[in-house]
Amino acid sequence: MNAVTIKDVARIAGVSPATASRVLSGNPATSPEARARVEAAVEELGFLPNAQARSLRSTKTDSIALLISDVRNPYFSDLAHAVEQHARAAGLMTFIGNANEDSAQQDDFLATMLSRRVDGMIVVPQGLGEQAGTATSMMRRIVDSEIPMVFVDRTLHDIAVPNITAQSREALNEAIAALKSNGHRRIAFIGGPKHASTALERHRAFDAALEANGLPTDAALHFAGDFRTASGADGARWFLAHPLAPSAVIIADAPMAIGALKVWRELRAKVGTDFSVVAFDEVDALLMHDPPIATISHNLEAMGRAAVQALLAVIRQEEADPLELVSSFTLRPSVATAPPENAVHTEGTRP
Amino acid sequence: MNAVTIKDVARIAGVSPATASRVLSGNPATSPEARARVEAAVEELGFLPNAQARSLRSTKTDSIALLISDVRNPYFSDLAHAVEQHARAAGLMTFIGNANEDSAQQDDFLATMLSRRVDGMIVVPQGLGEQAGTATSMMRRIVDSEIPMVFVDRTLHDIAVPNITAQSREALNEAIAALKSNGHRRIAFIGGPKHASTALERHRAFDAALEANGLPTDAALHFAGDFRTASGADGARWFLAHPLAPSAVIIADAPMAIGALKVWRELRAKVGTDFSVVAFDEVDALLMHDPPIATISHNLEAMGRAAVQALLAVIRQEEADPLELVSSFTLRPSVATAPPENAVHTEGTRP
DNA sequence: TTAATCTATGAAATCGATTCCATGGAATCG
DNA sequence: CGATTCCATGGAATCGATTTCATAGATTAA
Repeated sequence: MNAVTIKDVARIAGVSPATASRVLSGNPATSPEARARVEAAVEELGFLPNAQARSLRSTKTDSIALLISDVRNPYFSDLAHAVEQHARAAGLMTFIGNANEDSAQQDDFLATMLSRRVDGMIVVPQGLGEQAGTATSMMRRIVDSEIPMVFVDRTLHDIAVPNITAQSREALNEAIAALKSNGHRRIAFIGGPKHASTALERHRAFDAALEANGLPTDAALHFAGDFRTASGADGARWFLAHPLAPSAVIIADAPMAIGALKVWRELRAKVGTDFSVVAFDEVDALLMHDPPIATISHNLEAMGRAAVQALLAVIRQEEADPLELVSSFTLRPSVATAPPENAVHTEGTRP
Repeated sequence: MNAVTIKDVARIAGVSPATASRVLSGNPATSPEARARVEAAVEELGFLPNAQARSLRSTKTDSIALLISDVRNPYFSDLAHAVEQHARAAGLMTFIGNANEDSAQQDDFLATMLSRRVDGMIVVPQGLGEQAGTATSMMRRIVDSEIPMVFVDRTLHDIAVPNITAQSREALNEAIAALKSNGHRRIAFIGGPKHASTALERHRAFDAALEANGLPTDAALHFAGDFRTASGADGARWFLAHPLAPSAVIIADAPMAIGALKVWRELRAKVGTDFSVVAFDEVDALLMHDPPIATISHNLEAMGRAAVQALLAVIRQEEADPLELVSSFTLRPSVATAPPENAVHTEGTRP
């Protein structure tokens, strides 16, 4: 192993470990000679401080934890990338953890990070399955432990933690307006799981946007997915078989959209022709699709940056104001004129 | 903070810290009563051991580092996911780091992990920019420090470390055979950067497959990309403008393929009609494309599993045999009959 | 010139666990 | 029954850094 310790450095440099430590941490109470000799010794021995020992004493680890819901979802990997870059710029190492949309795995990761005494946590919280967005006991413990923490993307309503979220009101308004002007009246919504606050927000904003556009809301046009591919596929079949024959659908995240599009392709249902589609999250797969899918997208770079800034503020014991970013709508050919009433994709349900 | 220490637990339980520690680590030399009382105390106080202190003394961290080239590349996020799941099953926490295809960021991450004394490292090595696949000095240090390490996906030729890679010979043979049987003779190759061993392997296998199929190799049909989207776009333009008018192209990874497909779409060059395309890595964006892209894919789940197993073997001081996984070719409609000679995508170069 | 303040330094305490070593009592052996 | 082994346990050392505290010497103030 790397058996070189600060004592070795001190010995070679002819100073005490205390002085060596001061030089290494940039403490001004060091003479130029001492500095030079310690630096030479470090170089000579290839000394690399033991982070464990260092942070055991100093209670600082220069690292933060980032918990996301799913590494393989480009939405979150973009977020992770942004957080990592900004944390890096602030001299912090980021540990990325994966909850797999599962509150048990989340708690596991949080516990390890807590025991490793990270300087702070940025969390996309998984609520408990049943009660919408309710904190787990481990989450409570983190809060009690007073480790700086901020939520990003999602929140839990029963825990007061600074949070950075995105709202989709305006973007959904635009999307619905675009659909309406293309003659769509009955618009379905494939939403996310109850435990995610984003699912609720998107669903509410959807209903609000319908009303704002003078269209009726209808609970029967709402499908409860879980933000994962398979449930998108289910939603796609539900949509095709729907008795009300909606002519358009909005899908609340990219994995579900991809699942849905795959099903529709298999069943030879024609997106853009038979019905129109708008999906959340601007990912390659949706842009490569033919026709390209109109999307409601978030600025994940901004979200990551804001999350890091908020966390740094909490660490510095300052107030971190909650921030709500706006989303933007991009019209693409998956939105087209609604087919004449009562002639909607009837032959498309089975190939 | 979590000010509860093992001494508090010991005091409440009425035992010494030594005994408390034994109970916590499952040491058999403990009486049932002691065990019960310590466990009760732990429960009561909500004690969570300080990982720093623990591993400072025990020189074990129950964690490994995984360094990948690019979090946002689905190829690597799939690999990361697989590694994480298998490490988790073995009781190891995984720290995921992102090199951004950059050896400086790689070294940074490796240094932090070294100073944190992880139990092992799984690395997709970035070589030095110029000299093909040469180790950096930090990489050398890791090797010298004798921290268990394995390479995955890529290797460095001047460092002897167990490695798990994938070879693409058979899959490329099949791909070329499929192209040939569709009448393609001049097949271009958009490859990766010199510093990645996978780039070299794929390029060589490509040439070998041409020969095996009785087709001539030609350096002029090779474009040197860098595995990133932008260079794929460049490659796409290079392909369209190529004086030899190749009728098919194989692209060495998904980000480059996506970059290329976007360009072709913009320029209204018709994939599958004007020319045929095969790409490495089976990612959603390539499957959603119209027409779906034929791919050469690796089993990343198997690769991740093998990497974890190899690392565990090294940690146990056993021999870890290098493993080469095979790739598989999936024919899709992006491969079609070659257009008649000399009529190739001439109007496609500019819209 | 003496007192007061600074500066750079080292010895030793400390962070919170694990582990080595010694020990007293119970169990086993001859 | 005395000697030996085994068990559970506690005291103290330890891991490798940082930080407190005391101090010798230099500098400034009065």
